[in-house]
Amino acid sequence: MSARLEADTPPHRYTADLAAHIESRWQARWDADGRYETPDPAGSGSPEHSSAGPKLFVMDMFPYPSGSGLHVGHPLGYIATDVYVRFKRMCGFNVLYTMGFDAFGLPAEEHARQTGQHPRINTEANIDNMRRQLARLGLGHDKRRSIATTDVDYYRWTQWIFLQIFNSWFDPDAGRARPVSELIDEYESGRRQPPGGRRWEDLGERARRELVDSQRLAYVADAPVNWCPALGTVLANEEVTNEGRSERGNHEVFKRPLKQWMMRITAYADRLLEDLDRLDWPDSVKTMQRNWIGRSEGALISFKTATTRPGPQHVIDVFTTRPDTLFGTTYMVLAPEHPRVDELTADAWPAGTPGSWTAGAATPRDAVAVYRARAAELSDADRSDSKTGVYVGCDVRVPFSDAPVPVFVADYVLMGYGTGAVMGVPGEDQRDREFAEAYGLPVIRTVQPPPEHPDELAYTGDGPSINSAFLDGLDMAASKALILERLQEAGTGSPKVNYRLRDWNFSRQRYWGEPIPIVFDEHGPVALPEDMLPLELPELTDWAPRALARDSEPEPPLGRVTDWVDVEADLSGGDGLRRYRRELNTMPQWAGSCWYYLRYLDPRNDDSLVDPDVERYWMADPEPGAVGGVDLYVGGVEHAVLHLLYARFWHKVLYDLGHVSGLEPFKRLINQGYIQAYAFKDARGVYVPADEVEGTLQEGFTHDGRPVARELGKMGKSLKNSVTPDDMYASYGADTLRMYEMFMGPIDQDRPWETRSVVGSQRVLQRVWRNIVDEETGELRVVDEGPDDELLRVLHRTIDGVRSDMEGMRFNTAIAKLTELNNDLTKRASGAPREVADVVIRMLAPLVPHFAEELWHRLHGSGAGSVTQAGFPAADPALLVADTVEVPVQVNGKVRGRVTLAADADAEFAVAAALAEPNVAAHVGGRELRKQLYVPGRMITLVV
RNA sequence: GCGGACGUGGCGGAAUCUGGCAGACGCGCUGGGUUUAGGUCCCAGUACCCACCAGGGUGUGGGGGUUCGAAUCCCCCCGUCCGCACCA
Repeated sequence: MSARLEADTPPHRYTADLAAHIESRWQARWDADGRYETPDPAGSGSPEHSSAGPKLFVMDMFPYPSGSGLHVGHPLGYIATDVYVRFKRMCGFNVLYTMGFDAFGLPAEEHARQTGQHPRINTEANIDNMRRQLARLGLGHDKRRSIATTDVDYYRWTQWIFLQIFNSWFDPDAGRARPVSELIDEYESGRRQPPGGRRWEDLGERARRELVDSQRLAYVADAPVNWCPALGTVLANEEVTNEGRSERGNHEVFKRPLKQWMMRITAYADRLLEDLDRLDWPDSVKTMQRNWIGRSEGALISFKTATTRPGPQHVIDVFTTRPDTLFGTTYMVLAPEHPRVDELTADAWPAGTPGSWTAGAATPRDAVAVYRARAAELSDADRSDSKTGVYVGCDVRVPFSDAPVPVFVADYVLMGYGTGAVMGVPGEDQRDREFAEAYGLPVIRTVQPPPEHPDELAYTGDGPSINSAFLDGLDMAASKALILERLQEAGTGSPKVNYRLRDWNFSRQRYWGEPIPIVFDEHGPVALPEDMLPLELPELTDWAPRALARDSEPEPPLGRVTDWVDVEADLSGGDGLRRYRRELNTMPQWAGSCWYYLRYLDPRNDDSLVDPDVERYWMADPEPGAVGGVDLYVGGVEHAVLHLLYARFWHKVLYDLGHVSGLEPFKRLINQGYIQAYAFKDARGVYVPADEVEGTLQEGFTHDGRPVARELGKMGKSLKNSVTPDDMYASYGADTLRMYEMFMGPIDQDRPWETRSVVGSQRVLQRVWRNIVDEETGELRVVDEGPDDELLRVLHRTIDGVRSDMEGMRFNTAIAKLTELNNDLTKRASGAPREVADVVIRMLAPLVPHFAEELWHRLHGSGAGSVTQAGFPAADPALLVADTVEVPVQVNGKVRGRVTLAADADAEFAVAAALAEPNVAAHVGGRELRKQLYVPGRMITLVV
């Protein structure tokens, strides 16, 4: 392509070759000048670029440095933030804008396992490649501030934050995290008593440690992992097939409990929920977070067993959001994993047990054992839609009514939600209704349904309570209030807020992650002191998978580094050297991405994760009620819940402990859309390379002469439809690519990639170029006389529109307005007036920075400063008001003509002018006007 | 099932927030110019239907409503996409 400089292409046309030349020249110059380095009020900023303007912190979600490189879909959000940042800089803002890499993760470890090469080598090569690809786009990042989560200097502070969390507990009275040292002080001074009537002084070392450890924000608990002995590793849920085997190698996988680090995010559930209201985020993301937290108000109700057997009476708690339906309870269900199932299960079927309740087993123990074994094999998704269960041979009594009801084990009740036990109310809950039908259980309605409500369905709406003793006649809200009061009086129940959110499992049985800075002594976990950070990953020389016996214990890769596992250290300063065993799990990939925005602020600080003055400058928001945080955060919706929730959680902990100044990490969030691409399948259903397909939608598409079917999907290797930025640079240049991606549609919308359309953006730039530079001689074409009045007004209307579009990140319409203005210039035979060219170049600068910088220097001479520092044009308000306006005239709702009026014409004059217009007069036809309206400057409406 | 977003020419989209000329801008397509030709580039046209024109009719997923006036606001339905999914 580049070699095809045909004889008839003018030598100074804006072609891909010229663009490449311009782009590399200005990129080198900008780098040499430190053009995009942002000064700080303190710390390492360079004073010569200091700016008095207001601060703005703009950030993209940083990428994982994948080995396969970029396609044109990846940088969409980066281009958008870059355009916005350049615009705000030209408006006088001091903008912080950089890019880092989320570089721990599975693919690098997988690559290491296959090649034997250390993941750091591969990771750093990928980062270098990605930096190169992004730099080629001309993104105005402060490169000095870039970090990778795998940098030892970075993960040192990730570990430091872990220790802060470990050394904190959540004080429910204060509603915030406090240092564990304060908790211990309170125990020691007697201001706080251990639970269960024990005394701190009487507790041994182990009991004290357990008491404190159980309240930490980071704590150890047993949680099930997917242990694959054949691979000698633990697998993520995504790596396990539906059949419960390993994706790689199809080996057996076992669920095994393993000691895991948990983060007590549930303590923050209410704050995470409430503060959502204060964020400028898409409603969809807020809704997803609300649903994920899943707060529901209800009651905890205790049911006592009705057994006549000797021995202790058992009590089972259920959670319900409908305590008002208590009197409709006709059975109880426990999840198969419920820990009390064994003690409740009877030895023999009570007399008269229906056959359908026994699953054909000889005893309840047999039936329950078979049922539980089957449930354990099934993944949650496979638990069938039809309701099944078995009777455990034991009954419980419904509070107040004292009616005995049977207890079942059924897999439609989940151990992970509420108490893992529910009261079955088939009258008011459709799931319970289906179970009751299957097992012939009675149905008692406790809310009077409306007459049209079908008999066979549960009724979940509001209405007067019935069959409910003292609740009868009350509506749902009143019934709930009264039953809660009575339950509390009777000591058999209490109000309860339940959450779907669960504590965050923070352990990964992986090598390529941050080591957790914890060691264990005989009593439990001990934090490494801060001065022992960073705790560096040890070398792992043996990458080969090792097959282990079926009954082996799960073991993280770090367990293989035998000289690292056991450590002798003096941790308490004074006790002398003691032996400890290291934590072998590493942190999840989320850890590094939970706080990287803070490190951008002060990336080389060795004394703290961020200097407090610097943090306040960039993160504090002086507005009353403001939450602080990054001013604009742009990234994909796939992080709507986990990343954004975990980061908010960490930020709130850091806030509680006084390390950051605001409540929230990200004040404003925008989800950029995805670039989709057409993919083509042949008759066998196999994808063929999209760039080899010929034909059109009308004629049909073919590959190698055979017909193929088109579909729209994610751009990527699997659909063979990737288009790389490098292809676009070669054919059009980076500026054209930037402009096309911004022109395709609104930033938050998905859109299909169409390579053939890219030329449109190049043509626009070529026309702009041609209006300023002579394609034959390379000389400037601009004329010195100023624009005429009409052009001047068009120019200022354009400035006004482009400015507000840029502010609102509506780059597609900003480009349309600039194109329109340029088309207007093109129609005038002479070159652009110098004054107009100057303004157009400045307006284009955020979108196509190299192109604008080049024209700026051609226009103003080599001594001119950078266009990136020129002011963004501002419209003259006097030129925005036209003295005459053309106004459409509607007769009975149809536009029948237009009249030109003075801008300040009154209604009477406007209507008179409208009636004078022949076509309007013809449609009025001399009839009487029933109504006449003039919306100044917009519309004249006549009704006859 | 629950929740959210969205539905406009052959295509991407504009106008939706704040009701007031539907289709800006670009792709594609049609015709013309430049060129030996193709490509590039330039000019004109391009929602659909009727009409030589002037002009007229229809039209923003479907139906209803509010209004002088609805793509825009309200209600119902249909469809597409996304999230959650036996959450008690």
